[in-house]
Amino acid sequence: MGFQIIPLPYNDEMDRNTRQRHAIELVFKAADRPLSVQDVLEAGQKILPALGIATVYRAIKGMVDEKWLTPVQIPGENPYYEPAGKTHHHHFRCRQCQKVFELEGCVFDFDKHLPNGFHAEHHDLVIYGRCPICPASVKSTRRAARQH
Amino acid sequence: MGFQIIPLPYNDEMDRNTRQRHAIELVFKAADRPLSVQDVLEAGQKILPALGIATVYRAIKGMVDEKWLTPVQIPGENPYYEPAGKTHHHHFRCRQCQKVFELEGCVFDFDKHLPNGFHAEHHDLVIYGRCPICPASVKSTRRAARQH
DNA sequence: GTAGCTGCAAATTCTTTGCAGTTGT
DNA sequence: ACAACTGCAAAGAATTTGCAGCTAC
Repeated sequence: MGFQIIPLPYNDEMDRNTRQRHAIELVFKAADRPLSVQDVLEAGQKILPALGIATVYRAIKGMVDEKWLTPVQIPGENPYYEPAGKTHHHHFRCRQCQKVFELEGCVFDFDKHLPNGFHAEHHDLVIYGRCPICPASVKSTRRAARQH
Repeated sequence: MGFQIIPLPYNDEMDRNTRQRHAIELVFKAADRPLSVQDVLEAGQKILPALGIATVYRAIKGMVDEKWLTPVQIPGENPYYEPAGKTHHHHFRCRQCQKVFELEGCVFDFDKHLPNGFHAEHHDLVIYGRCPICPASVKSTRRAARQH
């Protein structure tokens, strides 16, 4: 017998366009910031009240495998997710309102700052502080990161 | 590549100097990189075989409260801990050997790069790549997180 | 019709906590 | 002596998985 073609490790889950996955897709499309699993569950249940948490986990995992979503990991917290395909960016976490904002652009060139022998392939950066909405003072809210 | 062991700020806030806390202290002093709870448990059990996981969690938590240890959060992974009191620094995670290294110094001034209205107070940075010990060719295995 | 998806509940993994016994001071 | 500490086991919290029924195609 000959060789067999082994299916690509590429994941094409979400074979079906079910109500629940469509609802979850809508939730992400309507969101203006990264969402937690609970955020997705709650928003999704407004569309489909019977939506279960396991389905949300499975759908999100499938969408991440398909590169439709990207996880946003804030150290010490449960993951958030946001639609993929955006340009390289980082996140800002407001210590007052606890919301996570996206920061466009990346001004860093890490390779040149690493010790000899280290090679940088990727990086994650989270900046913590105070956002324009929660000011202890400041208010000049020019356009900035996608908020909320 | 290596790390230096920076002298720890001495701290006597622990109510008692028990064998198990002393063992855990030794483990951290002997470590040349941030350690996970499991790392500490395993190393500690070489000194005190009966050492329990709950004790490790409690001791680490106490040492963090006392500012004797600092948590090192790598997105998507369980926390590591390292002796506190070092200068501001970041971490490098080798995608091959999975080890976490310390990178001294931080040349970035993030406040300058934030949109108007945002104020940076703190930041976390993790650089991913290949460390000097690991050969360039080896392919990294599937998501090696969840080790222990 | 049927493979894939869903909800539920049970299982996993990591961490915390209650408790009775132990130990440092 | 006695409060703090410890190990164990049970409890929590977040996520995954097994399974019988449902549903998109």
